[in-house]
Amino acid sequence: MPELPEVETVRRGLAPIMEGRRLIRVEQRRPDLRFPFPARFTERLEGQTLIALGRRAKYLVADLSSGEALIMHLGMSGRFTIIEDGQSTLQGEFVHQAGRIAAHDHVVFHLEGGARVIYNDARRFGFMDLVPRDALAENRHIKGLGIEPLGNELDGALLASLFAGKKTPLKAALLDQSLIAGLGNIYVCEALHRAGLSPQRAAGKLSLKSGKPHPKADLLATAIRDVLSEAVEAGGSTLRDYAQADGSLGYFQHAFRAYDREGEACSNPGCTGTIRRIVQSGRSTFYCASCQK
DNA sequence: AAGCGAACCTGGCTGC
DNA sequence: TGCAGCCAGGTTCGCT
Repeated sequence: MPELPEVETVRRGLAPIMEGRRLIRVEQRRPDLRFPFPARFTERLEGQTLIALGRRAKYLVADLSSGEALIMHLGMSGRFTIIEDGQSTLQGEFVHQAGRIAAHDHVVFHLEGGARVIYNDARRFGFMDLVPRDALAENRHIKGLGIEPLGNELDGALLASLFAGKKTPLKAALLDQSLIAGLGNIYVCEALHRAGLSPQRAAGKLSLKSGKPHPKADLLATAIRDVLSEAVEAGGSTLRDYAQADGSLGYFQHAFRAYDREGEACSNPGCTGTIRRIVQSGRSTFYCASCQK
């Protein structure tokens, strides 16, 4: 599920519930997700105030009053559900539902004030870790991450230099979190479609022989920023409506122009092509061979 | 060393 | 209805 826009959507949903609140109790319902939980996980969280909930690439990072940072990654299927204070409603059904533990509910954060935040992850590709806040940058998951695609650095010249000399396809280079951190399978397909670039083109070809960026490099940088920020905006509006942080794709999937649209007409202006599905490094790529070169 | 494929794990959907 | 097979938004490991 979660690429950068979904993680940012989750962050925005959880922040008003969690920031400034104390963690009264934390339930850890199994010893591991993708990796083992850190030693004394619940003890190190309980009693701490969650000062701020931030994001780095696809990672949520919560600053705690203890000086530690809680790192959370949602893997493929991780999602958070917010259960508001049961006393805020008189409906018995709600109260009953609020007390239920569902399959794959792995962590429950009980917050000061009565709200609960539940982490559910069927496939358990997600994980959580605790590190001293001032050592966050050296954490093994955070250390190797590349630039934030919505930061100020990303432009055509930077893309060209990041990809210089690479024979790997653009698709794989854009998925490489050590270069640009936050893109996943969906938004890579979307950005390449918007930029009119083939996912199979060698990444190094974003530079001309002169060493200058290919004219389409700026198009690609713009497409990346646009598709991510549009998805973040769409997620934000859904959150306001539902007060949920489940990061579901319902809000943006109708705006996909290539992803999961095999056999449909290409939507790029003037193009009469059809979206195809191919497999690159074991993952589906959706693109239009007629306008993506 | 870059660049692949496999592995991790569960659930949902398709087709026989 | 049952069941096998394929697919899924991510990351890491191990082998060329």
